[in-house]
Amino acid sequence: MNVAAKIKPKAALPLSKQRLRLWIRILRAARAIEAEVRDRLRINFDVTLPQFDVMAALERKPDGMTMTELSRFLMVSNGNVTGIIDRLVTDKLVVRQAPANDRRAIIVKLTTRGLKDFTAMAKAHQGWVDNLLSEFDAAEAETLIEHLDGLSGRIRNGGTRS
Amino acid sequence: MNVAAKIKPKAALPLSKQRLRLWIRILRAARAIEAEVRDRLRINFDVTLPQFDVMAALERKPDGMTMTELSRFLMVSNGNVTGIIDRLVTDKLVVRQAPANDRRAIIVKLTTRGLKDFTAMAKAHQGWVDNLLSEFDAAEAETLIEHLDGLSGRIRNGGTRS
DNA sequence: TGGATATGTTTTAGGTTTAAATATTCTAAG
DNA sequence: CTTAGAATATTTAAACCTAAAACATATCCA
Repeated sequence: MNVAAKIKPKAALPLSKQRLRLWIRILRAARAIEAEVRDRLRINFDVTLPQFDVMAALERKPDGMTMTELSRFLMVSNGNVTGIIDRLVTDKLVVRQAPANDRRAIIVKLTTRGLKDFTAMAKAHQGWVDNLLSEFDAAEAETLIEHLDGLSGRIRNGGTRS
Repeated sequence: MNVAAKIKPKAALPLSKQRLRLWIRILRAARAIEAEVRDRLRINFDVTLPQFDVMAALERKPDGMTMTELSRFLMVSNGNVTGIIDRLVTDKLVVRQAPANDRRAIIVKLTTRGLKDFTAMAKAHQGWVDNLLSEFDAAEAETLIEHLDGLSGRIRNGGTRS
């Protein structure tokens, strides 16, 4: 065993502890950014973050999405989506529509007003994130993205189940 | 304008869009891991993630913490901590104690049973995270940690407020 | 002493999951 | 073709988490 390896305390950290540290950092960063974005959405647009997420999903699909599609895309439970949509419908930002072929399903779409409001929100949102992550340049962002890419998909699907 | 610049689509992405992509990846990774950990805590130990977080904070402070200290450390609202502690007290995992000097404050401590249970949870938890992040080796973890380190602190404090 | 500050709880509104209930569609045996 | 059972889509209910604001005490300090 060589001496240099003993000198560096970081190298001495077990890998499992190092991964735990990494997880703590990811979690804290995500929560901090999320809290900041949530505050600004509430103050500037009187919308919650989950409501914004739903509108962002719908904006990409002019033909609308079913409740289950929304639930899967946003990685939240189906029962959860119901309540969020209820409130967005009350605010007239989205509408529920019955599809022609399947009477079990419900199609949710942005209203004209919903699309208009979301466009303004999305523009501001991108500016906020750009500002909050201003310390990352293009290369760093790309590296980080590559590291994180696919991680979420791997975990809840074929991921290594202990 | 040179032709090569037009050919690479990634290089053509505005930095602000790249940062938005990065944020989406961080958020999705955090949510996926968090959901997985939450499931396993519930199934194996019948504890919620916030309850686990509180116990983890208390385990580091044998003399206990006040409600406000807990609230600040965990970055959640003070009114929130009340409910979590209420349920942990019901389960006899923590106790509320009145400090001698300040009659406003309340000291919260792990019970003997709380410490014993948490020790088992923490061991399993570290194994889960180690497994979920198994694709990261020590060097990658260190690089990622350095990138994320301090980010959360900078955001909610002196961070660039738009 | 009296106003400002600090600590904790309660209330209100919304978000979240799981489990169960309801309704519809699909499938395959008869 | 019919129909029973499985699978799918959504909602509802219960329990918990969350932030913000209002509130009640208690402490500090000028």
